[in-house]
Amino acid sequence: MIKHEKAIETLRRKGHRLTPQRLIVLSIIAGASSGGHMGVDEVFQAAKKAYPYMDIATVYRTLHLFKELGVVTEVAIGDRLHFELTDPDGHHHHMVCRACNGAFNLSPHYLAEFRDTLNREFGFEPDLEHFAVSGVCAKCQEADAKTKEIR
Amino acid sequence: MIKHEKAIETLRRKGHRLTPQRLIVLSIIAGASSGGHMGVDEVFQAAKKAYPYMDIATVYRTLHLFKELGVVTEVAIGDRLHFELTDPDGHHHHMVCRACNGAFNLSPHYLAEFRDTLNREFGFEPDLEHFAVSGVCAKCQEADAKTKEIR
DNA sequence: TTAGTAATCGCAAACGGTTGCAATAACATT
DNA sequence: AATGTTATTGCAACCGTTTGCGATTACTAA
Repeated sequence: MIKHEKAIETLRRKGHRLTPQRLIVLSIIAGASSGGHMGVDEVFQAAKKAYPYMDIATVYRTLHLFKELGVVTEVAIGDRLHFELTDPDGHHHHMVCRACNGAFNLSPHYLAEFRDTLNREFGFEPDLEHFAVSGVCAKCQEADAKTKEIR
Repeated sequence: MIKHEKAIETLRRKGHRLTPQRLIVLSIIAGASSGGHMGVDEVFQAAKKAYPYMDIATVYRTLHLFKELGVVTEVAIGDRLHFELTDPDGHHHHMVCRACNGAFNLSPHYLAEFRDTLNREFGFEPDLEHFAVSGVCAKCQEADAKTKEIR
């Protein structure tokens, strides 16, 4: 897959070693389906199939390294960490539903004004690159309303 | 202190028991200095002085109960949990500096528009009641700029 | 191709935080 | 004041995640 190659070159260019563990983790998150993001344990289980000695600590360290290099993006979903390949068409943010744990993409444009205001009013520079807003999505709001009708 | 009494009545009214452990934790966060918020371990250490059998699990359970009752407000500071007495003059949010861990209050007004947009565009209802924005405060941005000059 | 080196690994212990459970104690009733 | 009920506690085990450390291995250069 082409996606890998850029990431692999980034690793090599910054002087990191190309270990089998790293290549396995990379190929797993590159192949993630459904929304693209995976839980750490999901990645770990898949990695163990490819390489039975794989350790959970290695998975964490690898994902953190990838995050530092900008290869993957960390998303907190229901207070567990999830990771996805960084969107090459620019960052997006997430709205995470606390009822169904669904994650929905949010264009940076919706946060730009908020950042500008904090900058202007307080001189505060917010970390909004990998920002996730917790809340309840439209579908779960409906479902919840129905549950209340029944009672 | 007067602050306590309202909280104590809330406890009693909702049918919770007034245990020494709860009263101790309450008095500790009510007496918090410097910004008002305290880390869990800070609370625990102070509580052990007043009552040596105090258990960390009890501190967590007590703080969560207080949070549920609206007596205290939870703030995530540098990915540790902190708590403060709920502001009686209405909620405020926090800007937390990742460099100095300082927390600055932020009026809800700055988030109102953001909430409206998410509602209107996506039907998404964000949890912004106890919202903390991570970032770098004005002072630390200056300090950081100076550090780079020196090198 | 081999040897030297430092990054990376697997393992185990530790972290902050949560949970199950039997023992305790706060409150209501008498 | 004595009793019964049940919320709450302390303890220990557990969760997801991080860290220290000695053993291993990817890379570099000869």
